[in-house]
Amino acid sequence: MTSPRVRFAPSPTGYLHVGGARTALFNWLYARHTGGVFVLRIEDTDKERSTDAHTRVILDGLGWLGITWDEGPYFQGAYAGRHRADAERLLASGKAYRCFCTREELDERRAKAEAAGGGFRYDRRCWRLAADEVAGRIERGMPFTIRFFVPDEEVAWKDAVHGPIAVHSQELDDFVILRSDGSAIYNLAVVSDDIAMRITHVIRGDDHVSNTPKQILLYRALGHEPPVFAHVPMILGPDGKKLSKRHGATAVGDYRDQGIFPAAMRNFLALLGWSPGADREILPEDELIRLFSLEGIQSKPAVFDVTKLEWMNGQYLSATPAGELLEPVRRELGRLGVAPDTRDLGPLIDAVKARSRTIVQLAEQVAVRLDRTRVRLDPKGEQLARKLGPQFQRSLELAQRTLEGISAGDWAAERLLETLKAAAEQNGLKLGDLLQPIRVVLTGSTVSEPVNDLLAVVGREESLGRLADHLRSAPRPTPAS
RNA sequence: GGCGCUAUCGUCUAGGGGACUAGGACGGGGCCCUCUCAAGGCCCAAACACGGGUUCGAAUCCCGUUAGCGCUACCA
Repeated sequence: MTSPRVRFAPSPTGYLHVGGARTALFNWLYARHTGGVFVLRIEDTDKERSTDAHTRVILDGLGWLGITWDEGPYFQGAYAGRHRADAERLLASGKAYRCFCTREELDERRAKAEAAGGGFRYDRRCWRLAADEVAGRIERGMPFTIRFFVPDEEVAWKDAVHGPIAVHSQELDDFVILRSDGSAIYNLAVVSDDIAMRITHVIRGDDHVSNTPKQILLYRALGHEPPVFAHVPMILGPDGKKLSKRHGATAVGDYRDQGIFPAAMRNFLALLGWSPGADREILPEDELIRLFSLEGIQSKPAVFDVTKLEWMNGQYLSATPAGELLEPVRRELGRLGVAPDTRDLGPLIDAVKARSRTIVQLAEQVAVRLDRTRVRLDPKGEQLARKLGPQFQRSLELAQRTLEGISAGDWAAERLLETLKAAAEQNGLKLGDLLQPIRVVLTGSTVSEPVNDLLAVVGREESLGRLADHLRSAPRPTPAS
């Protein structure tokens, strides 16, 4: 048995949608699992809407996700000649015919049919035209499309995800395969290309199941056996409707910008509509490839749950050593306008990693620790200061005195905690009442790593500086008289 | 309207006639840990759309109903 050949065939009329990305991923996983070939084909036959910029974005998105193609990218526009030749071959063998009906006439008849409550079906009037009439019209230069003559039969296939599907060709009308300008319509172009590229498995979105009977008929008319079809379910928004722009971020680029790891995105997308059949969630690339199968694909649509994506990203983040995070964090810091000094970012990243779900969140926390101008007192912080009242300032003064007594050489997490604990005890303070104000002044927030780690990571000079700044600007508590 | 697809916790899913008191994960709630918040550990709430069959036995098979989605272009 020859190895499978699959393809991903996006049209460059928009960004790389998460739905498209998942379709690409399934194709890629199938190719890698079976040792087959993954072909990338850009379907740019809709010249009105296709742009090079979109093609770029799609290629970049796939690259970012680590989806590599073995052949291509092929551009469908380059095969217009073959498409037309196929259409003419069908015409010559009587399996297709010229249609002289204008778009306006068709629109009118369609509108009328719909107004009457029924669906419109082309009535084959041009098929019934006498040969000399056809010749005459061609002679006069009348524009025409080429329509496929749909034979009267049951069209059935065994879908790799849905099982047997059958449709009677009565439901199809004689669809156009070649426009009056000589360019191919989608269904012809796809079949022509998939035949030429020897595609064995067509893995694509569910929205194509109704095209499948037409395409099967075309395969046969062109003298080829249809490939295996696998229609993967749609991706829905939280409201159960097809995922679209109004649901927020739908382009894979959006998630890259939000600091999602490609590995996490890939893992998440793989599990959206596919299951390895076991209770596994975190699956690295090689496991995904090893476990992937068409049978594991779900037949019902799936809702895209951003929260779970973020959780998964957090899992990947936690598992990534700080060393590997250096580059992305530097990049984010640059974007935030924080000069990542020559300091080793490693300990900072480690201190903050568990509280972040994305690189962007992580970098923001690093930035606050690096640059005191980024410290913003949040509402919880204010609340705490109010609640503690004068004690807030007194705690800070105590902290300042205590910390000043620790030399730069002794400034390490363990020593800091011991000293602070002792100071709290001596002054009859709960540890939290001493530590929490420090946290708030250093970060502006009531949330951070343990305060001793925070102090260690921010450094002696900077920590003391922030405390001093605060005490200087804050009204001194009136001494009890 | 017609045709097609689909139907298990709020969400992603396991399940393919008895192993189901329906399992896991996200999210939610609680406890532990703890200077806060996370992370981590433990626990709890939460589903087989409905109605008929078939069968000794149905989440699993069949048929209807309902609902959702898709397609119904000289778009892809």
